[in-house]
This record gives sequence, structure tokens and C-alpha cells, in this order.
Amino acid sequence: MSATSRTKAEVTEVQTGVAVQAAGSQPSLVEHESPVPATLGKKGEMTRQQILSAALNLFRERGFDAATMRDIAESAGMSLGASYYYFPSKESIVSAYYDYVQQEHKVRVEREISKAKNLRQRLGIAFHTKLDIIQNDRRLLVALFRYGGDPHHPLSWFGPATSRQRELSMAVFAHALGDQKLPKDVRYFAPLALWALHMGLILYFVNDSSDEQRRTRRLLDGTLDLVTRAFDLATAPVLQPILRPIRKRVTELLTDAGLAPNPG
Amino acid sequence: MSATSRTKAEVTEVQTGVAVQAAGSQPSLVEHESPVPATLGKKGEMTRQQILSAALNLFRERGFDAATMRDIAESAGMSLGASYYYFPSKESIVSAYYDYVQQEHKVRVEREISKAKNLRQRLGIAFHTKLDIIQNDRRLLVALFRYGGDPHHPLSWFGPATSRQRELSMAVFAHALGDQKLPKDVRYFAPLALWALHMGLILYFVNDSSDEQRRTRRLLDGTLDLVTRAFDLATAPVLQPILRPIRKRVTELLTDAGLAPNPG
DNA sequence: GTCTATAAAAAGATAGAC
DNA sequence: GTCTATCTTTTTATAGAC
Repeated sequence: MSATSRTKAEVTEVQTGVAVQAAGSQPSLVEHESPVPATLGKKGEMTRQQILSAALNLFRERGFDAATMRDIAESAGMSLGASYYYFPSKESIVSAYYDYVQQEHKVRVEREISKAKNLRQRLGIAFHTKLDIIQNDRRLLVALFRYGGDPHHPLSWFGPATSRQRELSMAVFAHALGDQKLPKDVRYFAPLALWALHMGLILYFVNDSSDEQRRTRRLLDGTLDLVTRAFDLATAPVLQPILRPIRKRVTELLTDAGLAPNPG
Repeated sequence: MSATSRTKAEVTEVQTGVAVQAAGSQPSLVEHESPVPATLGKKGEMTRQQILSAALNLFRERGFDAATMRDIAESAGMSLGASYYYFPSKESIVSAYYDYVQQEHKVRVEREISKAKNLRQRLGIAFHTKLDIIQNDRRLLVALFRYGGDPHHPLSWFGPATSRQRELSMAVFAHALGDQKLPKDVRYFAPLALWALHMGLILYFVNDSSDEQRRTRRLLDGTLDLVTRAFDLATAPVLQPILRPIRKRVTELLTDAGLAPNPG
């Protein structure tokens, strides 16, 4: 379990959610395509962060449904109408959170990836840091899965509205793969496969009631061992006569299914 | 909590919801376990079917969210209160639909499985009949995925409330496997794997806007070709030195993750 | 037993004053 | 930018007719 040794300070940063974000390298965690006035003054930006922070705390405490906009507004020390001024809907708060998660994931992986000595460790960092970031947000993550099956909903994982977040996430996994020697087709689809795997693990994670979700961590480590072995097998010369036609077929299937990255 | 030994008074209490909140538990789950209240007379059963039918039509037309209980009741030719007498919530209608799907799936597979001449064809029947049944219900199926990530919700795929449906579904896939010669561990986890695969395909299916979802059908056929080949490889003697330790590891992982069927 | 009619409450969202 | 007041939709619950 390599990347799981978060310091307390870092965890606290995640828990407050607002992420003190040392020296504004990025403008804001919360620049979604939401109709939020781009012209938020310094004070307005503070207020927005207050609302976001209060909302995330409430989501963590009692879940997405049970936390009402009235509660959020009150907890942030303002009126209901004021909070709607900053977030057009309850879901847009979740979207802002998700943007934050992606940004944080990218930053952490880029920071820690150099410590890894092989593919297994790089994958470990990519996956474990993701879980680290969302460790305390299982009740909130429910809202992210809620619209997964609804292709027309703005928060659907498959919809166009979240394509940016999806691609960012896949880019992180691609980065974690590094210059690993892999067959061309494997390399091409690996980020997608890893993204899908990580979504499945998050689904398990959300449902994992074990202490600090250690079960998910064990499952993850075991799965990554197998994934690494699979990558090894994928390059083993003796197996190529068997594997190459299979890879070819898989590539055709995924492409025909419209699942190829960067379509068109 | 035995769903079969329910007195009439208890059922009424549950359905009106009075005793539910007092107890603080989730007795409404019994609705999922006994989809048709035994206390309904012949006429009542008709009425229930009317409501179910009207609801499904509306769900298909405008989706789960847009169809209100008032619409459903009106479409079924009765009052709001009457429909609540038969279904304690909108979601319980979805649950009834899902019960129907399972039952229909079982019946169809049992009816058609004898036509198949090999494993590939048996799997084809198992998967395609499932898609046949839900072919026109993509907008409705959204509601099935909605609570997938919420372990405490009665309709969560992973929750105890839906375990019966899950096991029924896996049993159908196990039946489709027939007496296919497979390693013991592979056979043990195959129904779970096939169930998971079929859930993933349904997720794709729901998001598939191609004509009559032909894309999903193609993806399914290609995937089943690969699955069949995988089963072949799993039994190929020359590959056992490589595969056996991997299978062993996978078995350990799934068992430790609590994903083994018939736990305990 | 079965159903009608209606009320009350909750929560998301908005309008307009300041 | 922030507030108060209000709207709208939906669900839960119940009284009581037949």
C-alpha cells in the first residue's frame, strides 16, 4: 500500500473540501460551466467557497438527499436565495466538488509519481490517491452515481457535460502508465480500461462499510497486482500468437461501440 | 423478517406507511420481497396491474422523473390515493417491474435454451432475451441505476433488498452455463461475472441512441465471442500453469471482497 | 374492502426589493 | 450581493363515502 500514507494535514485539506490551494496556481476549484457570474469579486468568491464548504460538510454528515438547500444556506450563514445566487442548483455543488476532485487527483499524481519505481507502483499511486481524496465522501458520492444511467442528465458519467472530467481522469491514468512498453492497441485503450476499473472500484468503495474502507484498499491492491501481471502477459512474446487476434478483436469491438478515446 | 407470514393488518400498516416511521426501520422492503400482496382480491389484482401498466407506459413515454404519481393514477383511471393503496411509492412500481423482468427472463431462457447447440449460443440466449425484454424501457431503466451507488436505499443493486432479484438473475446465467466443463472456481464465480457483465451492458444499452440499440447488440455478440473463447482458454491444458495461480488469486480476492455467492 | 377527496408538509427554485 | 417572500411540485397521510 504505497500511496496511502497521507499526512494528517493533507487529509484535513480534503475534509474541508475547500482546499486551501497554496498560491493560486489554478484560479478556482469551482469553475464549472455553470451559469455562475464569471465576475465574482473577491468577497463573492469567498462567499462561494463558504457555501461549497458548508454543503460538502453537510453532504458528508447526512448524505446528499437529507441535506437541503435551506440547511446549506443556514450552515453557510446566509439566506436560501443568496446561496442560489452562487449555485444554480444543488447538483451544481456536486459538480463543483467533482471538478475539485479531478484537479486534486492530477496534482497529487504529478507530485508523487516520481517516487514510483515500476508500473505497479505507478498504478498504485494513481488509484490510491483517488481513494484518498474521496475517502470521507462516500455519502456524497452517491449523488455522482445517481445519474450515471441517465444519458440526458448533466451529471451523467457518459454524457457530454462530464466529458471534460472523464478525459481529465483518463489523462491522469495515461500519465501513470508513463513510458511503459506496451502494444500499441493496449496502450491506446489502457486509460479507458483503467478509468472504467476505477469507476467500478469507487462503486465498491461507496458500498464498503468496513473500517475506513480497508476492504476496498485490499481489493484494489490485489486487482492492481493482477492488472500488472496482465500487462506483462500482454507483452510476453510466446503468448502473442494467442493474444494478438484477441487484442485486435477487442479493439474492433470498442471502436465500433464508440468507446475509442478522442473519437473522430 | 418473513415476507410470507404477513397478516393483512401488517401489510396495510406498511402500505399506508404509518407503522414504518414509528418503527424507524425499512419495512417497505417487504414490498420488494413480496411484489404482489397476498391480500389483494381478484379485482384488486386487476387494478394493480392497471396501475403498473399505466406507470410503465408513462415511464417509457417521458421517463421516470417526469411521470408523477398523479399522472400515473390518472392514466390508470383512478385517484392518487387509490394508486398509493397498491404501491406505497413510485419506486415500488419500478421494483415490481424489475420482478417482472426477472420472472420473464427466467421463463424465456428456460423455454429457449434447448435450441442452443453450444455454450456460445446458450449465452447468446441468456443475454439477448434480457435485452429483448427491456428493449423499450431505456427511460425507465434509468431509475434502476439511480440508486446503485446508495447502499442504504431499498433499490440499490448491492443492498439486501434486491439480493433476491440478483440471485434469481445469477441463477438464470448459471442455468445458461448448463453442464459446461469448467474449472471448479471458474464455474463458481461465472454467474457473478456474467451478472456483472450484463449490468454493464445494460448501462451501455441505456445510453445507446443507435437505432433499436443495435450497437449494444453488436457489442454483446462480440463480447460473448470473447467470453466463450475465454472459457475455452480457461480449460486449455497447456495454459494451466499460467492460469491456475491467477484463478486462485482471483478467487481469493473476490472471496475476501465478500463477493462470493451464498456468503456464509 | 375499496376508493375519493383533500390537506399538510417538504424541498427545490425564483422574483423582486434594497 | 443579500435578503424576504412566494411559487411550484411532489409526497405523505387521513378522513370518510360507498
